[in-house]
Amino acid sequence: MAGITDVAALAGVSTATVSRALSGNGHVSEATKERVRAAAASVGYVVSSNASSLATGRTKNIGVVIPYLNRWFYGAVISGAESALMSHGYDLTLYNLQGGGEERRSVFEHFLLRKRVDAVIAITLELTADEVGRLLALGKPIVGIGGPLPGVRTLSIDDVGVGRLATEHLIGLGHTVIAHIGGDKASETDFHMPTSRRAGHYAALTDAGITPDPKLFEAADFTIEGGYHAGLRILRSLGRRPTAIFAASDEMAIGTILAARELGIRVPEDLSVIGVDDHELANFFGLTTVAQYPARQGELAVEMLMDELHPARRHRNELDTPVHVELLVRSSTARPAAR
Amino acid sequence: MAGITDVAALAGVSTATVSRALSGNGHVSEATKERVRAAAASVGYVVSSNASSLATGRTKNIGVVIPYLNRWFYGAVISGAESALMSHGYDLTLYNLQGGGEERRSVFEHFLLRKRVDAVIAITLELTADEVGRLLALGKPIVGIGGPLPGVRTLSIDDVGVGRLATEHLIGLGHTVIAHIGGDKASETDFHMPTSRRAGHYAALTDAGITPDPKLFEAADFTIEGGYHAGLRILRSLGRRPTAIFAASDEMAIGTILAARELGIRVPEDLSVIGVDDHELANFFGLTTVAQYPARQGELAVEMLMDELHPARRHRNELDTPVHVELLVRSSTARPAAR
DNA sequence: CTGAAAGCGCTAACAT
DNA sequence: ATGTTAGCGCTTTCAG
Repeated sequence: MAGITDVAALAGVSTATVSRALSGNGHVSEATKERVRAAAASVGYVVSSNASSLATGRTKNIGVVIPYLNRWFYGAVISGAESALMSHGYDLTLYNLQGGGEERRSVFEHFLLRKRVDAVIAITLELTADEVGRLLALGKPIVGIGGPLPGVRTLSIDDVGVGRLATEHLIGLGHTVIAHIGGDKASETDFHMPTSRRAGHYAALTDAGITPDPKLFEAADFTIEGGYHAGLRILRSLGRRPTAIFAASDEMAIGTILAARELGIRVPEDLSVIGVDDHELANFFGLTTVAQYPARQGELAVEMLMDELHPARRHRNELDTPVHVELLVRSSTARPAAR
Repeated sequence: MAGITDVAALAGVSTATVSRALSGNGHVSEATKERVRAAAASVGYVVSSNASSLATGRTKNIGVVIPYLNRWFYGAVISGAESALMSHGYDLTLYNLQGGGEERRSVFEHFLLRKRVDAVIAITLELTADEVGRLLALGKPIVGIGGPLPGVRTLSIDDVGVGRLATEHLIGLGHTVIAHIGGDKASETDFHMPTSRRAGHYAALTDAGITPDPKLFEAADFTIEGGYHAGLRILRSLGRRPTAIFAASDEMAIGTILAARELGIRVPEDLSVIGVDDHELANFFGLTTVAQYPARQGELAVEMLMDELHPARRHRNELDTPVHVELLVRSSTARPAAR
């Protein structure tokens, strides 16, 4: 339990010098700096983050708030954020809102306000003006992923663009009867992401002179199972069968591929399927997809926070930063079979 | 930024009384307690965890150290731990060792020692004696999941028993030619878990008078893709084809099912498949499995920690606590077809 | 470039 | 039951 005084005594300097030598703030001669380092190492000294935080008002810790933990997307974002934070010497404390209303209140009213974090990353969470206000009033920067959030710097992909991109790929291959599997109102928590992707899909169809057919839309959960059932409904329906399906997530797309296999429909010969995410399973299923890079999003969020926390670094101006997505063509999409 | 002195002034009492009233330590009359609460609420006072930690030596924060984040198991454990911790008023800070050696050292030498956590939960991490020693020397309890760890209270499933249970289920159905897909030496990080499951498998076979056949074992990654390729190798091999396969994880088992489907082998008519985990996809694939309950393991780990942190609670005595597993029979296993 | 000393905001004896 | 007060371990003016 060596403290700063032990190190000071050992190095024959004052605690103030130890503090400066180790933190790099203020000027210390190279010689004493070296002596201090050696002394610290020899007694295994590590600063107490509490004492340091109390004195400086900074915690070197940031809070990450998420709605679930068990979806691929969140794990990837957190993973990216975590390693970026660690490289800046920050810790990450996790607040999972899985529990619902009560838990959410408790997180915002107590946990985040205990002065334990310097800033907050909110992942696909529609914060209320009150929640944002409290944090900002305490001087804690926020960055949102999956925004936009009023008055908050956010990072988000262009979901309308994603819907367009996927659909245009299909149209470009020559498909004209294209179904869409997306989210329903229940899954609207995430900033209307499902609605936006659907809007992009319809826009692309319309631009290509194809009239969107409401019968070619199925709502589903954002899971393999959801995609499977929706896929079954679409592929079994008695109306005209689509030659291509745009699923709003890779998991749904994989479910759709499984449904097609079960019905003896070949992918991509009889049916093209495209998803969104570049999920860890996408490559295995040969799924063509619009990749978003969640780990990269986590890293970016951290960089934005560092900009706000260290005014020396220059700020970005835009409030909502668009995130790069990319069409990844694999083997689940192809030209429709000749009639 | 209301502090404890503001609340004290407002309530007309000393800061000591405010501290006692709000923390519940020491006796405060119900009347003043109420006045303090009101005063605190009116100015939006929340204790500074740093100041509090510095004074008490306790942080109300625990560190969770994991090797990866993007596997189903880890997400589930963390999720369970997180909500249990929150209900005890604790925060969770996450240390992901994904980066490898250097990152691991940095976590143990700096992050965990900054006096920011009261205790550590290590998930499927084989801590070195040195790592354990440092933590314990600082008075920080550790509990391991997926143990056992020398000198550390751990929680783990009986992997040999799991292998036995799965295999006995298959034998009980009448199978005699049973293949196994497990991990190879490379995946041995996790406490020889793959080896133990394989040992249980062989033990069950031997007990039933079946001679284990090394040709019926395939090593693979613990993923759907790994299981798929291993399944393909087994099912395509020219030797005698097994009527059942025990995969060491559900993801592998699912991969195996997909391989069987591709070869036109029906599950369970032509081939029974059993896994381990009760993964979120297990139900969708109708997979029979040996369920382990990771979220519950996370909660249990927290309870064990609370026992150590609050000596008032009574301790368990065992160092390695076995965790409950359960055979869940679904539709991927059945009696072998009559010959 | 280095030292002395005053806090940071709270808790826990010790009194009363 | 409540108040007084001495720290907890570090950082940061302010001097020198």
